[in-house]
Amino acid sequence: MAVTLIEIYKKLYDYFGPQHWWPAQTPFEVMVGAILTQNTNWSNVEKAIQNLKRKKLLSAKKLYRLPEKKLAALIRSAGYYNIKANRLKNFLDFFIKKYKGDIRKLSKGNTRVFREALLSVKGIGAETADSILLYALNKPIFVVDAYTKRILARHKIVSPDAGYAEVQGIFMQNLKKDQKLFNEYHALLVKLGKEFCLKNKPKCGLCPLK
DNA sequence: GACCAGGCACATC
DNA sequence: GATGTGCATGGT
Repeated sequence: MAVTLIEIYKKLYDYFGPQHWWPAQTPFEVMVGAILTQNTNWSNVEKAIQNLKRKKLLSAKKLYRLPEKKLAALIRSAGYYNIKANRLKNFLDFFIKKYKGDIRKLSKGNTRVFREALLSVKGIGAETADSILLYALNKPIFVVDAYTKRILARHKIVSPDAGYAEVQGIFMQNLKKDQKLFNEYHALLVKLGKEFCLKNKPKCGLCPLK
């Protein structure tokens, strides 16, 4: 790598400042948001979460008891609402039955083993699992998303068709395994992606990494 | 009206 | 193992 990952991080941090991720009040809210934001604009997710909060349903046990159809209607704004209601239910079933809906029980044990358990839940893939590990449970796991891949590919750090594990490995093998660093770095990449590294009309000329 | 957004599972080849 | 497709709302 001509430019090191930590140099990129410093440039992004100097330019954008701290991002204060994840935008949520509780770890449970992070986990719900992680599922709702799959391939979806965050502002649409916020509306869905506000609906749940307004109805005082944003807890594992309340959502677990809520019929899937009703849940789907409440999260409509987040898009893919039927599939996401089902994914939330799958996760809640896992969370309640294996961990009694207790966030403290989640944090215990081996992170790698718990990641595998999360991945076994239908509807939770690598990015969602890692978002939960990093942003809800404060584990030093790097989250890779579409922005991350696009930015690294544009800067020729990875091939455009690199897989999730490969991209994640580049970060985790070249940076100190620091939860706060991984938190801020991923959030900064999303910020950069939203503002400069656009899909069709990238503002590469204005990119703060240049 | 087209395009896109902080993915994932599943079908098909 | 790679590649394609359905899922869906709301902002630009």
